[in-house]
Amino acid sequence: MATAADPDDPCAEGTGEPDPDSPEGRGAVAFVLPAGPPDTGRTPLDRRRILGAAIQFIDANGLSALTMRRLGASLGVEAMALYRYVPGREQLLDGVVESVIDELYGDPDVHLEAAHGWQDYLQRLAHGVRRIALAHPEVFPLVATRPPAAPWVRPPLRSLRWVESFLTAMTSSGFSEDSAVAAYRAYSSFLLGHLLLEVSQKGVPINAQDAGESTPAAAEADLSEYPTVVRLQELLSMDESAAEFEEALENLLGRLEHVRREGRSPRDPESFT
Amino acid sequence: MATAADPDDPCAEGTGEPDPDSPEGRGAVAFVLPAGPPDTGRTPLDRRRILGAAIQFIDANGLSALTMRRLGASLGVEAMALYRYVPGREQLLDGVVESVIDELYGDPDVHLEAAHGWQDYLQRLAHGVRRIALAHPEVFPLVATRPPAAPWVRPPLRSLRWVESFLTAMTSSGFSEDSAVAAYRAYSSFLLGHLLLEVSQKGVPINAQDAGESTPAAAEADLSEYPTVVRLQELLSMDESAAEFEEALENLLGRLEHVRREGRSPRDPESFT
DNA sequence: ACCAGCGCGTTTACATCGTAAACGGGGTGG
DNA sequence: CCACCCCGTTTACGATGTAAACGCGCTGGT
Repeated sequence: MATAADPDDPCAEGTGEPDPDSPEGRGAVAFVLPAGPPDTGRTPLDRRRILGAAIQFIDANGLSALTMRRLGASLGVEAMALYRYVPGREQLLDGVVESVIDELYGDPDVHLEAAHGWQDYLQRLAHGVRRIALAHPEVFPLVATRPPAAPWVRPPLRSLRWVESFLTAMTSSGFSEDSAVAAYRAYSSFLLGHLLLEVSQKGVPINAQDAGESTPAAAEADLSEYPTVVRLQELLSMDESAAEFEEALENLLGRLEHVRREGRSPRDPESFT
Repeated sequence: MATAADPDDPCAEGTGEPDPDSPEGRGAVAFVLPAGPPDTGRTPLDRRRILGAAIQFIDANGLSALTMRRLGASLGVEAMALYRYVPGREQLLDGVVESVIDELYGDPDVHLEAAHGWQDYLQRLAHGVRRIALAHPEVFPLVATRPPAAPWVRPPLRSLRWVESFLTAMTSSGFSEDSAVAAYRAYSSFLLGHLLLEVSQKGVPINAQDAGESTPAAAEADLSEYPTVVRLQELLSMDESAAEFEEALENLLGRLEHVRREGRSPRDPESFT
């Protein structure tokens, strides 16, 4: 299964299996109405509509293009109208993050309870989050950037409801409270970390095509300093993220099973205090 | 004030050992001259000085406070003067990221070659990067956010020199080319991911002190929906990031050793005792 | 000694941004 | 019928990124 060397097509999109979490891979969930410019325009504007429009807008035009005026325009309204429902731009972005995370609730493949065991629960949750990250690559970095709702939760996943769900799922599946918290940390660290990285490399021009012919040879010359990078260029430029995600996730689950049985960290001679 | 349930100090800073990578933990490396407001002012302004000032400024005032005018002022110069050395704000931030990553070269504890084995190499590199991340928590998120210099490297660590160093270190330590690339992915994914998360929870008000007394009881009421979170509040609010980092790093190294021996993906139900 | 040129920082100017404040208008309850 | 108020608009202001023109002081050729 692990692709050996793929002589032609250095920019192949993986091993051949379509990514099950990619937006094209599913019918629903990532509904993209193409952001009708002036909107039908009679629905009377409320907070959810604004947040939804903001997400659409960011997905379509990038985070940096989102301004209050433009967002207003995309809703057929002046910028200042938004301020009746949102205190300001910063809080609007907070709301966007919250909304995106809350999309999970609508995902039928993700459960709030560990009905089929905690491994199934974590697996579904991970893929659900990954699906959302891939559907909103420009929004997702905000999740890590923005300060959390409950500051004292470390690390701060923004939705307390999910934290609660996670912790009850784990403690009711044989994890001690210590272990559940440790698992929460390891899991969310892995998940957000991996996805942040995966998402940050989307939207990058895969092939050097079209990127602009400024410094066409300069880049080559610069690369001559790094022979190994050049030699492994083909391997390095493959996108194996789906397989890597799966692999790392399964490894993590194995680690957590160990934590569950031992009660605490799988390495240390002494734990703490 | 807000946290009524406060038995002692639930926001304690860990187990007692000082974090070896924290800025206070070392003498050098994170030299912080306190940003003398108008600067001594005779050095004639060049790109490196601008980038350095930008990093200082962000560390001191936060990323969002960095404007061209203010950065100019911190160098005793008008904003437009900067444009002679930097094409614009965006590229200035790119330069900041590059500079921060390049700080690694000045760290005596981090080596470019795996003279004492690849595990030592990776360990030193990881802690070096962590030190930098903790020294510049406001800068570090930019590393993940900004598009990379060599787009086709996945995931894109910004410095090709470090990618080169990594790959040669690994291939010369018994990793096949495939394995080295896989290791590069797993390692950088873990490292950037973990540090991004760790850094994002710094700068968050640890204790609800001073955060503003809006919604003092509202937060409590909201929390009542999440009994498990409340019950585990103490555990959740501990900062174990140093220990967790160490643990996760060691686990990764173990995984990589497995990769090295097997040649490729570490399929492990229960690998080690 | 001159002066042309140019490297480098300043000044001026403008479009755009977030947002405070006042405004208006249409629906609703007395 | 009128007073109110919900909700979107208008106007206005200071700050931002940056283009363009300006000017000062040093330098090298004659």
